[in-house]
Amino acid sequence: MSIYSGAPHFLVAVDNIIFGFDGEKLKILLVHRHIEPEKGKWSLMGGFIGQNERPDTAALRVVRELTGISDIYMEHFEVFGEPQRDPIERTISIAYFTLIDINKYQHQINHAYSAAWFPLADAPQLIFDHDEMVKSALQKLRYKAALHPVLFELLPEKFTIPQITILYEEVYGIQLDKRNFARKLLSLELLIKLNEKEKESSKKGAFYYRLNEKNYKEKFGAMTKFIPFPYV
Amino acid sequence: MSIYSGAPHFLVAVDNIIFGFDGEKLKILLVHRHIEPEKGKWSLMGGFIGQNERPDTAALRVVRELTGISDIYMEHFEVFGEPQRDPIERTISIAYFTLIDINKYQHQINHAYSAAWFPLADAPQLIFDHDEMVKSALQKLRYKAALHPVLFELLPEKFTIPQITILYEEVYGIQLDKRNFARKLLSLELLIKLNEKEKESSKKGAFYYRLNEKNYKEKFGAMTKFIPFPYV
DNA sequence: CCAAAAGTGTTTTAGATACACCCATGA
DNA sequence: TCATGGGTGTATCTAAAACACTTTTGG
Repeated sequence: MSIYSGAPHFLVAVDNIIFGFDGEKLKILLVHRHIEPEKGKWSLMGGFIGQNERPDTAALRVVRELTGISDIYMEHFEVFGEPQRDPIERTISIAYFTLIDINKYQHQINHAYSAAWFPLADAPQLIFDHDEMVKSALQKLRYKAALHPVLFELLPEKFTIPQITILYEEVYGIQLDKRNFARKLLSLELLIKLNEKEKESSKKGAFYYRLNEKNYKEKFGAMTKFIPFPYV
Repeated sequence: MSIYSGAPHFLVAVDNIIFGFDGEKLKILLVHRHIEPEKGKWSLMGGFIGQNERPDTAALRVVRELTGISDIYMEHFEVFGEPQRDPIERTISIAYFTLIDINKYQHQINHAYSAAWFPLADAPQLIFDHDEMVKSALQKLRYKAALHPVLFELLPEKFTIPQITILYEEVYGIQLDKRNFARKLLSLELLIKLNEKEKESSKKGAFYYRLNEKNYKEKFGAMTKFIPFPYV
């Protein structure tokens, strides 16, 4: 018997706010909850921490089980621990914001869950305090992305400057000067220009770029101002 | 019986990394652990979350019980959940960095615990993963304080510009140009100059200032560059 | 009267912002 | 040939950084 036995024990969950970008809109990935209470309603991707599992490993596992994706950027941002947040039994939830390349998501890997992408601005009401989680996650993502190049995690291998610009505009809900923003992006030496153009969204076509992995890793920890402070 | 009954339950703790500043050195407040294991060794101020208690409330309670202080700035920064981190029983710890005015600390409020301030650079080895927690807390504090005026939480009601400068130099382990830094501080309109001088540390004496509470609250959320990015 | 720390002033430089214009191409 | 979005060039403005000097006063 533990010498800590006087102290209470709790269920501990992880919840992922999973962001994706389809080239036009910032989206979140939601699932139909398969257990009571609130069965069938939309929910974040979450699950309980296993007996011998670290919280961050649990968060990765949950996303892998439900989407099949294992190459994921995630970051813990807040603990939700209001005693009454889950009406059935008190659960302390460790929340992560999670960024995935939307193209890597293979629908219905696990058929027990039906998942769907929703534009952030147009998502259904979620169970428990999940709406609050999403709100807070977006705020933390904005904070992070104003100073670190995280948003590239949302893009496919090849992407264009106009695509990145739209992504930043979506995340912050602002209009950027495309000329200055392009100059900024290129000056960071994060991008490698490819000899190939994306021709769907314009007649002239926009050059594809890919990440310079080495510089990306080096500059990730450093603080680089991507978005002017007042907007954050 | 809960319908979540298949999932494991855990002890959940809060741990506070409590920072203070005595005018010269950045310090942390540690306690002698009063329970086994590692009884008598130095530890962070922590405790288990109560049955019906929020994590942040628990963190406040722990500090209040051990120091008598209830006017505290604290912020959650990380969850430590390695399964083996506590050798007796698995405990998931929610960690907070906590800033208090060192002058408000009344020694030995609670006689069951003996607490002491240690210069951060000269602290004893701590139990479990607490050294790692301190390291991570300092990093997060640096990040936060580079953009928000949190460090004023460490200062007494009245303080001088040279004191603030030393504080920032301590937190970041850097040398600042006192002329430029003073100008920066004053330009933010966070400070109200008092008609009184601190005469101990110099012949000329330095004017005392106090916080402009209104502007402080307003500018707290905004992002203001206090420390140049490369140092963070 | 001088050492030591407080405080004010000025120049330089880098980067953000604003804005004008040319380019490539499909319809 | 022209409308459309891609891309480059340049002038301006703001704030950070570098550096010099004056002020005050106890010993």
